[in-house]
Amino acid sequence: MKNQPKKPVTLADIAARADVTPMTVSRVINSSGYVHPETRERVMNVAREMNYRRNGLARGLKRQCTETVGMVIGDIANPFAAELTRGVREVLEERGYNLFICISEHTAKEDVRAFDSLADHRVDGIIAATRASKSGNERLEELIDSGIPVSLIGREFRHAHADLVSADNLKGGYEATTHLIEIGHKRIGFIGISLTEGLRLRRFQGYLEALKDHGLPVEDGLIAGGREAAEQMPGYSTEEMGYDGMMKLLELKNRPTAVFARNDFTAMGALNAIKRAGLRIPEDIALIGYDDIPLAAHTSPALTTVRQPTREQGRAAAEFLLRRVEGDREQPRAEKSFACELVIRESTLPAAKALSSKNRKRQIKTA
Amino acid sequence: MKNQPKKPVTLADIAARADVTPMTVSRVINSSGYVHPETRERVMNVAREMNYRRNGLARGLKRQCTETVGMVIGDIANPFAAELTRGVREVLEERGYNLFICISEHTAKEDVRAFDSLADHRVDGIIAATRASKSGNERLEELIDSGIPVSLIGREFRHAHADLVSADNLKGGYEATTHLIEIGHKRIGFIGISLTEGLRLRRFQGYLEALKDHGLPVEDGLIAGGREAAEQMPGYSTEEMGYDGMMKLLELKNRPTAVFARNDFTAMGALNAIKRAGLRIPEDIALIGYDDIPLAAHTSPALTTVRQPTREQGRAAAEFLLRRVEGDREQPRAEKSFACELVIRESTLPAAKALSSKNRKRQIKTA
DNA sequence: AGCGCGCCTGTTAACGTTAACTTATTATTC
DNA sequence: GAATAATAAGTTAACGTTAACAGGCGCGCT
Repeated sequence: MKNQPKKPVTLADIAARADVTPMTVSRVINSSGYVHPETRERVMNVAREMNYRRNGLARGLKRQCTETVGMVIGDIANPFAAELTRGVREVLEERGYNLFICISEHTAKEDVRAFDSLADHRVDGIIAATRASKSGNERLEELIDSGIPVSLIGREFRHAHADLVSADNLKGGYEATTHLIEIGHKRIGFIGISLTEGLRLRRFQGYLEALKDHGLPVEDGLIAGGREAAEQMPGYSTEEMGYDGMMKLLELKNRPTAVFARNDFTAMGALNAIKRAGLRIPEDIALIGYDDIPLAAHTSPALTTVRQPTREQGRAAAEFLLRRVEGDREQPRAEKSFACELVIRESTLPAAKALSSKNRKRQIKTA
Repeated sequence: MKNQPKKPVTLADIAARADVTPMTVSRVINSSGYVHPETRERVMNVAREMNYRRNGLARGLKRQCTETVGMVIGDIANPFAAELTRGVREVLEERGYNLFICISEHTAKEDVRAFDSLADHRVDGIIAATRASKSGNERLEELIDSGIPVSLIGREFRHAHADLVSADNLKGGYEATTHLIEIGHKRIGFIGISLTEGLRLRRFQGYLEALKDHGLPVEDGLIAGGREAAEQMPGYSTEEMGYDGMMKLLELKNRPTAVFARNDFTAMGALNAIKRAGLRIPEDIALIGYDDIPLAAHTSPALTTVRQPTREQGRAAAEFLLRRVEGDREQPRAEKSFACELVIRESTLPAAKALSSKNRKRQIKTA
């Protein structure tokens, strides 16, 4: 009826109007303890009329838990992060937790800031899916030490009391590269990384190992894209990295016959660079991506890639976290590594057309 | 030195160790009021040693503000939402606010839940960038009435005290369609929408109006994709919608010569369907998308599309919000509509190749 | 009659922080 | 040398909620 523009309605306000104590109102709102049906009805009506919203701050302060989990991701536009988030949300929702997401834009500074703001708000736990950084890791360690449950996804950081979920990207990179080698390629480029940075990227390590194991040399010239700055620069998209990187490789007098792209977006950029140069895929250059984003099955040619069970990783991280939140916070670290799966499509094997429809099937697994 | 596994450190704990009152510690932590440099030093050291983290709940409760803004988006994987978020973050960061993001997965239920959990946590304001829904709008209205500042981005909902930012997608859709008409097309399909749902989508209305204004008939058969369910179904990607929708159009005995896709992802799916059918773009079928995602400049052929100043919309929404947060919460609604820009590339005009590099320039405008 | 127990409600005291106020101790000014 | 101002702390009382405890009432059971 009236509008209450100024101060938010409190339990006490309702209590006064309904002629009970705030405690009784609290019981009604939370459906806890005994309340006479008639009283409940009356209180509920008043609460509705006054447009009551409970104060989560006060509630959290008193109850020492917020039923909220924080998640930090590097890039909001990344389908991989999106899929992780879906997995996380699935689990959290089942168990009645809310999710707050913070974005780091792939910078260490924002990484720390995100951890801080989540910790300040006393979320019940934090899921960190950002790339490791020195300052980020330090802050993470402080938080874990101070008792906040933390679950890590694919982050190169270990702590006795932080659970860890990851995909075996070393193996994924190894298999992708091996696939290219097995179909006859000897000069295989890698796009989307700088050599120095690369040492932290498992899938790139897999690439190096596969080359080594098959007696192929690593040529620095075949590794393109990913100038350091790009990592910090939100404007410089990974597609562009792929496009520019591929262009560089195409200019070589002895260009590669196959290219492994850091991820599907990079591959997408590379794919377009190759086509624009009038070359055929996979006849002139074979191409393989990583992540199996939805678009990968729909490019032309359809993109060979490596699928990691992304949603499952999100689910696992959330489950680890909640186990810790609701159980012993000091329990030893749990670790789970998911196997990757090579998804062969047309960009490496023209004959694979038959397979591509199979690879388009949806994956609705509930672990 | 010691690890404090159980209870978090409080101001009182520090105060005891540093032999001062909690108030003094508070002053040190917040750098407010007078504190003797020596005392400050001592307190700081103790705080550091004890790994103190302030309790944002208690702080927010007392100060009646959290310096945090909540944002609700429908889909985390959407580059459009990502870019909006960047704009929002830019502004918030400058002004010292944190951002918590909630995902609705395009469902009304989660939309409401997100609003609730943000409101419960007493964020200082909410930015809603999700599609309107009945229940969502109702909740939003309650929140606004109860005094929470709200900024809307492209949401079909109006309230006297909620600011509104949008792009003129009606005009964008109109111009895109007009462009196709002007280059000679008469049978123009629209992909990614159902007729019923379409009436809410401004760019689709623009399409209809343009046809009407140029004396062309609207053929239901040329409107494909977007079965109702797809909207609710996170698994069904918009790329697939584009692919499937295009396939349907290609099966027509009298197929369209040009297609307007609901967004660039849908266009991407359509593009691949067309190629797979062995047809040429734009010679056999011209294609136009919407949003100008980074990938659009890198497909082959490069995609003609409509750019909306996305980051600017995010910035504007954040600025409106903070104005309200820090000023008069009851001030009348501010509205800002951004013009869209047709970006002509190869998918509608092969001769446009020369333009495409121009269109690849980055847009770093600071409103 | 008396006991115990389930129901319903109230009281008290935090949770951790800080705004507002008070007290005490030094400079600074005329 | 007294008045004024600046500095450095402490005290009190919330912010809105709820855990824990304490009644009081009525009912069934022995």
